[in-house]
Amino acid sequence: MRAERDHGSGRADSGCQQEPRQGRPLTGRLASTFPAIKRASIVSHVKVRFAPSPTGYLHIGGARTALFNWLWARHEKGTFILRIEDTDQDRSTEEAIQIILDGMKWVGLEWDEGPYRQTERMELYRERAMALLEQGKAYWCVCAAEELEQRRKEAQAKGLTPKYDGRCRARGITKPTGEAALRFMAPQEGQTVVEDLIKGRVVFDNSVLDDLIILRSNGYPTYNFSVVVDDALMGITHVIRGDDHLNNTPRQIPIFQALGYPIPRFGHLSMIMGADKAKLSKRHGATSVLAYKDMGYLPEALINYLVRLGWSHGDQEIFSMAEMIDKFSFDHVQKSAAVFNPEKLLWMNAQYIKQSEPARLATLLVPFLDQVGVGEAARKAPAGWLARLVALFQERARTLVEMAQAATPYLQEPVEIEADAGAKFLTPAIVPALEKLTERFAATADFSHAPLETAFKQLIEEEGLKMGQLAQPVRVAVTGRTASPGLFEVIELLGRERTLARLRKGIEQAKRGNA
RNA sequence: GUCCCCAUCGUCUAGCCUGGCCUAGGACGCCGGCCUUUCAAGCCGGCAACACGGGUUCAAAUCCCGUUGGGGACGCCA
Repeated sequence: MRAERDHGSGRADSGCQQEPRQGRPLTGRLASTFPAIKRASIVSHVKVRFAPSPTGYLHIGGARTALFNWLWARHEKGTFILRIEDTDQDRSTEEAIQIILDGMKWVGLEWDEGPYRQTERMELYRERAMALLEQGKAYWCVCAAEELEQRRKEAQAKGLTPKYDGRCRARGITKPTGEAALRFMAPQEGQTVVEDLIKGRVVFDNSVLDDLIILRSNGYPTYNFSVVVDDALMGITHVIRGDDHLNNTPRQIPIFQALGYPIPRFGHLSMIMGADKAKLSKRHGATSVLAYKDMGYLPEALINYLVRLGWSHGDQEIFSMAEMIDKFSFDHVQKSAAVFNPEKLLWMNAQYIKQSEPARLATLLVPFLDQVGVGEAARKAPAGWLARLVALFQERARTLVEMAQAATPYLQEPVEIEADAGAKFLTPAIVPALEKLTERFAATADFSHAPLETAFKQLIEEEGLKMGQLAQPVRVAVTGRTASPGLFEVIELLGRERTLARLRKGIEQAKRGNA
């Protein structure tokens, strides 16, 4: 059974990081210009990349890979490159590219170079592939795709490792007549060692390596070849990517060597999993970065959540972007896979909503208010009013969606009184008290929090009522609901006219109500 | 099946490299309390973990080996 491939762009091969001293030493002129500096302590300019394939939206896993690359680049004052790996003609789409770029921008991961597209670099791959052919490091393979598939199945059935048997290796085909793919002649003896920045030393026997196809019969390069060429040509110093690529690393290293390119450092991030511990996918819920935008999450909250998924700095949970950049390093990156926990993300978002500037939230909130039908009213509100409204809900809403829902009654005219709430609190018995309160409020010169509260308290004392006995009916009349921010804050925000109108309407309903 | 990776509370993690300060700390969630005009927020408290088995050592969550469990990869996908 084939594993689900929907990590989407999360499968993108990208990133890298490491201790400065692990950087490749300078060579040649530069090095001899600074003979006093120990080679081992010289850091080459860090260059990393995020390399999604445009076959779907920007996945949560992909975003985290991009984030770690970005953090490393910023931490090292290096360069972060965005490269679109679109060599799969059948699955790559323009829309997906745009959606990925939008996702990257929303989340604030600005790239310094690119986006490069592999399909615009075809000549580069073909040239290198042909060079390998000429040097006898690659060979034409005329085995039909279906035939290979067939052999693979047979091997699987017999419990053998499916591997190309190398039958075209010795054929020495120089000018294939029909369809032919170019294969890389992989080393079969010895070992390939990866000194991974996250996993540590990983050793592979070269006997497990396949002669992989580097150029398809349609002329397009395959992933394992184009990454190597691009990483080398773009001067990538650290390849930071998902650990689903760890097995690809020993296949790519010999290609770097055959091409005569320096080998970058590698760092393999563990995967993000769903609650059932399987690779995070659609069935676990939303996995698209932009879906979180639509659900009312703040980008910095998502980023903060993601960075803590696999990275830590002591007990700290909340990090500003600047702090993350400052503290980030690979030696606190977890080796094991992490389960994505929507609950904690929600908490994180709540933290950021609480900390944010009301004015900014107000702007972000408008589209969500549109969705609940009060966007127009919000746009018509006096300048600054919406921000005041937002301020009342900052510690009550965990997402902008929740905030929009909670804020609805304050923008609605007339207010919709929830049936249960009205039936329970707007009863004939409370009418006299409500009427008196309305009169007093009408007579209050300064319609603001403190005087209103004073008037209110005076009244309940005179009437021998408890706070809640009158507060709840008032709350329902004014907000239509039994839960709201502080009553007097809400009333002050609504203002004299609207409050009194709502109170009067509430009284009407209370008179009709049967208790 | 083969190869590779991983293994501390339900979840994210600190501690592990440089054994003793760990009767294992923090966070989310959950439970209880305080505050309180409702709802939140906040504060206080509680429940809850070193996968198992050997070994090394005066001493192991920390080092070694094995077992088990989980994950990933085995494409003319990336």
